[in-house]
Amino acid sequence: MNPADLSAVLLAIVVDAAGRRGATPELTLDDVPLERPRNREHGDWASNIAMKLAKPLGANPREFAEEIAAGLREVDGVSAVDVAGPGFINITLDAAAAGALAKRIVEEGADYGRGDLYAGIRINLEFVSANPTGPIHIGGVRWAAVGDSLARIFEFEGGLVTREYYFNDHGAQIDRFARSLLASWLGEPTPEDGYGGEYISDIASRVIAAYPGDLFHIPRDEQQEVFRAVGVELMFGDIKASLHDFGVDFDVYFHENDLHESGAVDRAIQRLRDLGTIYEKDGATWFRSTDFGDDKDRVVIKSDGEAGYISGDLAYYLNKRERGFERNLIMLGADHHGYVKRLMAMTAAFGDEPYVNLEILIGQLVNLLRDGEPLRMSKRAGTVVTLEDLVESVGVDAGRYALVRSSIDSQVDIDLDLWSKSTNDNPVFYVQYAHARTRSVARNAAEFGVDRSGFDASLLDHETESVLLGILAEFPRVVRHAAEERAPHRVARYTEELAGAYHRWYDARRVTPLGDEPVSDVHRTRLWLNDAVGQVIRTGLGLVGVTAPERM
RNA sequence: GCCCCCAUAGCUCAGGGGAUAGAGCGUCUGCCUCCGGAGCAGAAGGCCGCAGGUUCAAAUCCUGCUGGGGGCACCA
Repeated sequence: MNPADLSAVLLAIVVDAAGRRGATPELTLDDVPLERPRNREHGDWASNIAMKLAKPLGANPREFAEEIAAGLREVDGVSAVDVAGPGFINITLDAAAAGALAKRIVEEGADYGRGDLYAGIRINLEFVSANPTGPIHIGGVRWAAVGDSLARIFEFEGGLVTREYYFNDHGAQIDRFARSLLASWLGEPTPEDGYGGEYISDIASRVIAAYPGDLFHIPRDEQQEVFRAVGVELMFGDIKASLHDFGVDFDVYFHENDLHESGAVDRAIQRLRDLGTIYEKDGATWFRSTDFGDDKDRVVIKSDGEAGYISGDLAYYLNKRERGFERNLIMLGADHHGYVKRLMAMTAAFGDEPYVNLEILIGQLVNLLRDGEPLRMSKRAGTVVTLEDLVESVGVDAGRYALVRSSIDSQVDIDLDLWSKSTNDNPVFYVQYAHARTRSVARNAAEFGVDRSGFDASLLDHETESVLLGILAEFPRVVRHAAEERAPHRVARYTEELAGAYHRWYDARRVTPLGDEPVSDVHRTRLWLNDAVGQVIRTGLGLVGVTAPERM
């Protein structure tokens, strides 16, 4: 008896009870959610459906609840049903009915919790997409952790996910990067609007080493072109490598330059022109995005003949749609929230559905603190905290977990000193320790001759066991919800809750016999539960990109 | 002026309209002769920013206000 089964039964009983009152409410499973009561005295599962329906049915909520409760009491596996407060229906399951889950989880293994929310749907997740003008800084790192986790969650829900990185290798910023490299090589000061920092001189010397020709005796603009081409390539390599070390690999690295060179940008603008949303003004070409809810119209071709910034986005979106992605998510920092309206206007102009075919996730910025003081970062000054710095000071697991356990809607403060000296502050260790403990218990059980040859769910009758089983039962819903809400932090928080319940169970119940007590089904059954918890922690941590160690 | 996000324990943050609002860290008190004490049990600590509204029921939804962060180019 899992919550889904119970929901289905409840739905039938409610419809039946309403029918006796002459009503035929149109209800689906989503209308009769079961919740796990905070207070254990309120049973394993609770429903508020009687209170919800009381008014439309003109019924007394408590009486209606009693009627539903009477039906539930007849259900196999339900041991008690109470009506409480204004009309809550509190359901308690037989230990056996609840405990069967432990066996099921172990048998399903890594597939337990898998869903079909996005079965067969092609989803493009674009994230990080930092310019190849320097190392990835902390803002991009948040998206590396969250975006990759979201990809894993979508895949777990059946989605056909492509992780995509958009390289802005076109335009003025790249020119600045090239000029900065050249200046560094020539021993000149960092150009106006250029990039500073040690990595510039580092890249510059690597360009020299990599370039086979004679760099000294060519004109300055050709020198700059060499630094541009080779430098960007080196920067790409560094970025990919550090992301890989962080456990994040992209399926597609898309180069903005390709859109311009292939004529895709011109075609996208022509498409808008055909749709009648283009006009000329002040020597420039404009997209009438205000027709689709934008705050102001956008320039697609500047008066100097160059493509406007949005033009690349137009072409890129069409390209993704042509590649068959029904859902396209772009993850941006809060400093880009102003893009949302114009991109949605674009989506609508192309005849697609905004917020469905295209979705923009805005993540609030990460503040770095040192000694409790905000740290100002500047690429120019070279005071950037990079992905490598993060990994070096706290490691991949702690870094990813810290970035993924908070909602993207809240800006997070990360104190570097705190991170580098006392990583125990990171709850990831609490969860990982719980997992290591399940493995340790399993190893120990094997040594004592406890195996999974027997299983009697009714023996899982301790308070901590019913709590643990309730939490395990919720895992599929947690994952689904995390996917729907694009909120990987819910999975992280869930693993913390599960780890806590496991530690408490561990404290109350033993898997291996004490002293010369013989091995019995009690021990074997508990081993199933122990292994089920280990599995779900492993799966959950996997979804947020964190390892589940055998030992710590 | 307009737009987006936030405001919950000392700190960092969870809380899908429900019952006595939670976790980690920090503080205090207990618990290791047997499966890992990176743990467990307990204590202290909250006008859930303020004011209205909707609802049987609001930390949660709506409006206004205050405070904090970030945006509002023919820059990318």
